[in-house]
Amino acid sequence: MTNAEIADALDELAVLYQLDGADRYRILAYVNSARSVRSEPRSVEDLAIEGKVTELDGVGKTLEEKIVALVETGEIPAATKLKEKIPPGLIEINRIPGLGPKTVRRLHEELGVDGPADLRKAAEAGKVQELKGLGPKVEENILSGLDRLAEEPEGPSRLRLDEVLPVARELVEALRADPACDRAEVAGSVRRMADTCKDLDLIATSDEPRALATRIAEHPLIGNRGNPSEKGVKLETNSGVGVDVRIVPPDAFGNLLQHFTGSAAHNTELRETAVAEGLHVSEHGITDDKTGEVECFDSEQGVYERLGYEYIEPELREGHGELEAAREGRLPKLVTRKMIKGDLHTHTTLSDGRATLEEMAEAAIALGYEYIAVTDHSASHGFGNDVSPKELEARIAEIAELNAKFRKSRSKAKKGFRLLAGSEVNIGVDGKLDYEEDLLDELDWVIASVHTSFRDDPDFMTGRLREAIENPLVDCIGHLTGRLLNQRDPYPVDIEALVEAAAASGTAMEINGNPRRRDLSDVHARLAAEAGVEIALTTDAHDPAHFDYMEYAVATARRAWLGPKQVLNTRSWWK
DNA sequence: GCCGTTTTCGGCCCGACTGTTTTCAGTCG
Repeated sequence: MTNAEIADALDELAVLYQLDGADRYRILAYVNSARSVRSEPRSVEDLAIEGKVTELDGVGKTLEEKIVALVETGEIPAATKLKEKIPPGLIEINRIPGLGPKTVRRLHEELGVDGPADLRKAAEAGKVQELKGLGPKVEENILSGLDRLAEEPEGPSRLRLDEVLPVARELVEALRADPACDRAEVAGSVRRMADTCKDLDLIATSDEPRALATRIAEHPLIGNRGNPSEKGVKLETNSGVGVDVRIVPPDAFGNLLQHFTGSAAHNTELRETAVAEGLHVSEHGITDDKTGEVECFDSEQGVYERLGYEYIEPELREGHGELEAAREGRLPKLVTRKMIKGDLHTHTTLSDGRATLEEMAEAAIALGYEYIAVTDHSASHGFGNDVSPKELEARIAEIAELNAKFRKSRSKAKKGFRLLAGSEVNIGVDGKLDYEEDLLDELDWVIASVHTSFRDDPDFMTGRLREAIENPLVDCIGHLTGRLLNQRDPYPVDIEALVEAAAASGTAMEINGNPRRRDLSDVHARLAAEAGVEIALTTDAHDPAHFDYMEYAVATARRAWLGPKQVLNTRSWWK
C-alpha cells in the first residue's frame, strides 16, 4: 500500500468523522496525520509493520492502530462502521465549494438529503432556504455547485508549474510597471516551485491599491475579474487560471510575502511555535502578547529573524523540518542554476530530438556550459527512433571529431566545451540493457531508463531497476518512477531498496527537469541524497529550448534540500 | 486525537469572506 493510499484513507476518515459531527480537534489530528504520511519518503506500510509508525509527526497510539489495521486488512474498522451510517452521497456534496460538513450534516438531518439527487430536489423546491441560517444565496450556490459536480466528478485538477509560471511572471512584470506599484512578487506554491499549483497568488504593495487592482484587472491575459478593492482583486486568466492579487501598504511587504508564500503546513508550524513564545504571527505583522505591540517588516528576512530563525528559502517551506533546522542554524546551502556546468541528458535528431548534434552543442555553448552528454535512445526504444549499434559507433566518432574542432577553436567558450558520447539505454523486462557491453564501455555516460513494459507489480519493477542499477556500465538511472504529472502515476517501486542499491553501487540518479516529469520527485531526491546517492540535474532536452528545463530540475533539487556537493553536474567533467 | 524548556491535562494558528444576521457561524486558504 502506498503512502498516498494510506493518506487518502486517513483523509477520508477525517471527512467521515466531520460529517458525523466529531470534535474539530480530533478531525484536525486525522488531517495532520494524513499530511504527515503523504510527505514521508519512507514506506509507511513498512513503518507500520515494524511498529515504528508513531515516529511520524501527529501519529500516536490510536492512529498507529488504525494504520496497522489498514495495511494488514485493507480497511480501517472505524471507517467501515461510519460508512454504514453515513451515505456516500454526503461525501460527494461536501465537495461543493462553500458547503462544509456542518451544513451537509444539517441538510441530511433536517431535509433527509442523502446525496446530490436529493439535494437538487430540495434546493429546486426552495426547501434549503427555509432552514435557519441558510438563505437564497446558499441555495443558488448549491445548485450551481451541483452542476459543476456533474460536469467534473473528479474535481478541478491542479495545474503543472510550467503551465502557470510564465503567466505569473508576466503579471508580476505588469504590476511592477504600474506607476502605483511599489513592489510586487509571486507568492504561493508557484514561488515554492511546487510540481503543481491550484491557482496563482500575487502580492504587491502600493499607496493607491484600488487604482493598481483596477488596472491589473484590465491586463490582456485576464478573462474574468472580480471587484477591485483596497485589498486587491480576484481574477481569472483567459485560460481559466485563478489569480489572487493582494495589496498592502509598503511597510508590511515582508509579512505579507511570508504569509502568502506558505505552505499552510509551514505557516501553521511557524505560528504554533511563536504562540509558545507569546507571539502571534499574521500577514499584518507580529503581535507581542506582553506589550500588545505589532511589528511589521518590509522583508521576509526580518520576519524570520524576529522569530529566531535564519532565512528559509521558499522552496524549503513545506513543513518538512525546515523550521527546526533554521532555528538551529543548520539549513543547507542550496544548489543554484548558476552552479550547473553541463547537462547530462539530451537528445538529437539521431533519435527523437528536433535539433542536430551541432545545434544542440551550439546552444549549450551559448548557455556557458562546459559539457553536455548526448544521450539518444538505444536500439530497442520502440518508437521508431532507435539508434542501432552501428549508428551509435558512428555517433561516437562524430563526437570525437567535433570535440577536436572545439579544442582548436579561437573562442574560449568553444575551446573549453566538450560533448560527451552517451546513450539513454532502455531497461528491458529482465533488467538487461540493449547494447553489447563492449559498445557501452566506449561511452562516456550511460543513462538507463524504463520506457516499456510498465506493470503494476512492485517486485517486477523494482527487480529490473535494481538489475540496471547494479550493472557497472550504468552511470545514472533516468526518470526513476516514470511519472507524468496529472497524466500517469509513478510505477510502483521500492524506492528505499533502489536508493540503497544505488548508494552501494555508486550509480547516480537523475532529477529529470522536464516539467511534465520532475522525476525524481523532491521527496525521493532528498531520500536518495541523504542515503549518499549522487544526483544529476538534467533536462532530457529534445530541442535547444528545452535546456531551460534546468530551472525545474534545480527547483526540485532545492526542494529536496540539495547542496552543490550532492549534485554531479556542479562539477567539471574531469572531476 | 496529539502532545509537552510551563503541562500526562488542557490546550490546539490566523484572518478574510460570505451570507446570514444585527453579532455570528461556517468555510476557506
